[in-house]
This record gives sequence, structure tokens and C-alpha cells, in this order.
Amino acid sequence: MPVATNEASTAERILDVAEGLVQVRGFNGFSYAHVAGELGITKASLHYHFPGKGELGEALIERYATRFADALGAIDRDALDALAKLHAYAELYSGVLRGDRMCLCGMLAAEYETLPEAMGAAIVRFFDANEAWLAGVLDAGRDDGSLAFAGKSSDAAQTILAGLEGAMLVARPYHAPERFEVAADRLLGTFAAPSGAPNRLR
Amino acid sequence: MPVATNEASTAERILDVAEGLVQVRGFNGFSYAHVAGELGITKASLHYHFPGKGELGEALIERYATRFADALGAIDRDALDALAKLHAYAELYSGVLRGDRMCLCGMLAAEYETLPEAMGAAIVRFFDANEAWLAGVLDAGRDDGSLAFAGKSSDAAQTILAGLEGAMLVARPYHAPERFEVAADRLLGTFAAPSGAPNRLR
DNA sequence: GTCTATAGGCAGATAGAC
DNA sequence: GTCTATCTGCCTATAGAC
Repeated sequence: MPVATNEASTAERILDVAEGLVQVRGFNGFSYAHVAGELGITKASLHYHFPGKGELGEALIERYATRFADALGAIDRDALDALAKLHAYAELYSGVLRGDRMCLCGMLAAEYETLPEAMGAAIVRFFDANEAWLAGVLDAGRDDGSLAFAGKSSDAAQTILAGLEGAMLVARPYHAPERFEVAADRLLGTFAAPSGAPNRLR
Repeated sequence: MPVATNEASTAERILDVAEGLVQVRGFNGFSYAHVAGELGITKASLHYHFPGKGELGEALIERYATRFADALGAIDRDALDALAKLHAYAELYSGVLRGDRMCLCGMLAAEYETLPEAMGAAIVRFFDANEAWLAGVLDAGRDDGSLAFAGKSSDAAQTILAGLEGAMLVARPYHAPERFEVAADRLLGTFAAPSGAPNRLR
């Protein structure tokens, strides 16, 4: 069992730097030289930890998806009402954008056609997991009357995911995170029940 | 004055091929070699028409924006009601996606941080023009009662643009254009006036 | 685990012949 | 306008010493 320490492992630090680079510049816009330079090690050392760029990319998505799933679990544990959960979800994106970054998987979705198959599959799994969580929140909210919307919750979940990813995408060229907030609030506002309070009769 | 002909000029054919490559693979995912190969000419010839990749990129956005503006003008001339105009606007995106392409400027927005300044500025102008047109349609629709929404029309326009760009971005990894339709219809549905008919009292 | 050294390929770009 | 030939630089990746 490894001893607990404040120092992150080299592999973790590589992932940290690479993650930032991909979220800002894209998978085709960063290189081993970028990562090695920022870490003060050589390109050859990177290949010891991640044999190729594809494997590094897979590890990046894997870790990002796990961290995201943990954040969704934390939102669930806070026992907020459905609308507050949706806003907490949007706040996750907001934090990413304030770091001048795009969602990792949103960025990779743009480059999808140039990526190794394994990375593409991992991206789809990330979106699926997010939509499943959103659909659960939407169903619960409609059941207790705190949310109001027509149609399938899975369709609504797709709309929310797409809206938030798009809001990040468009906000970045403006260097204006508030553009994201405006679009996110509007989007989520369309799901609030008219009364504003849960309907206790259902 | 040049004689009219069915043959596109070499510069135009370069733009055609490069446009497709950027919309599928991104600006950092295509090369002069790709374009030259598909056209059956050499890389050196490309440099005669476009001195550098940056200039080619600028020309790409310029032409794309002009074509988009023309399409918006055509929608205006069809004298549809506001909601129909919004759906016609979404249909523009739909057509791009059915060609397995991302919106050119949506793709470039992801890569924004790696692009020459002139390209970045042109991308912002594209988004600005789209939002201005959308805001005009939204204002007109609210005035004649065919649309209903709260807040500033410019904020609503941002939400629509972001939602459609995001819906394209997320739909592509699924190779499922219908995912776009679902999100787009839901998004635009939130702007329809409750009665469905124009309010003649305003 | 990290290094030096290097391979082999592809990138964007230029000079100059035709 | 398009070509051949070439340059320089960066890319991913590997071999092998320490």
C-alpha cells in the first residue's frame, strides 16, 4: 500500500498538464514536447508512463469521467431539489470555463474524426453518463412537481448537455464566462415549474 | 469581365476541399498535403493561391460567413413568421450536420487558442452576425405575439446559437443527426407563444 | 524512472524552372 | 499557374546508457 503524500505521482502530473493543454488547445494542438517542457522532464520519459499519445488520451478521458461522476455523486448527496441540482451541474461547467478551458470531452468531440477509436468510444460513454444522470434528475423533478417540461426526460437531458457544451464553446472566443451564465440560466429556466414551488398535490 | 463557366476556379476548388476537411477534422487536423492530394495538384501550387495556412483559414471563414448571410437573407425574403424563421435557421445547421460536418466556425471556436489572431476575430464576427439576425427575428416575433420569452432578445439569441452549436458538437460522435433535431426542436419550442397563434392585440 | 541520441515522417513554406 | 526539388522544423516514437 503506497504511503500517503502531498506529492502527486509523475503520471498524475503528466495527466494534469496534458489535460489543461487539451482543454485549451485540443488534442491535435498539443505535443509531448509541450507537456515535457512544462514539467521539466524529457519527451522520452513521457513514453515510459504513456506509451503513445492515444493511451495518454484514453487515460485523460478516463480520469476526467471519473472525476465528473464523483462531482455528480456529491451533488446527489447534497439533497438539493431538482432545479438546484441542474444549476449545480451547470456550475461544474462554469468552473471549467473560468479556467479558460473547454470541457475536455466537448473539445475532443470536435476533433472526434481524427482520434483513435478507443478515445472516441470513451467520449460517447462520458456523454451517455451525463445524460443518464440529467434524465434522472429531470424525472425526479417532474415527479415532485418542482420541474415542468414536455416529452421524454432523455430528450430534455440531451438538450441540456448540448446547450451547456455549446455555451462553453461559443463563450471562449469572447473570453467572456458571463456569456455562459446567461445561456445556462436561460436554458435551465425553461425547466422550472411555473409556480416556482414544488407541487405537493402530485 | 470573366466569362461565366461551370468550372470553379482553382482557388474556389481549394476552398471547397479545405472547408470540408476543416469541418470534419479541424484546422489543426488537416494539411496542405491533404488538400493537394484530393485536388491532384501539388502543395506548392496551393501556396500560389494562398500564401500560408492562416490566409487560407481567413478566406475560409470569409466565404462561409458570406454564404451564411445570404442564406439568412433568403429566409427573410420568404416572409415566414418568426417561429418558422427560427426553424429554417436550425435547418441550415441540420444540412451541415447531415454532411457529417460541424459548423465551420463552431469547429474553429474549439481550436480558437491555437489560431492566428485574424481568424479568431473573423470567428467572433460570424457569431455576432448570427446573434444579431436571431435577435431581430426574436424581437419581431415578440412584437407580433407569435413568440413568447422573457428577458433581452440578445440573451435569447446567444442561447439559441449556443444550443444549436452544442447540439451539432455532441451529435457528431454518435453519427446521429436526429440527436440534433431533438435538441433543436426542444430549444426552439421554448420560444413558441402559448396560443400558437399571433396575438393581434399588441 | 529519467536521461541522451536519434530515427523516420510529415508539417508549412520557398526558390526557381517551365 | 503549376511543377520539382529542397529546406527547416516539429512531430511521435525507440534504443540503450545511467
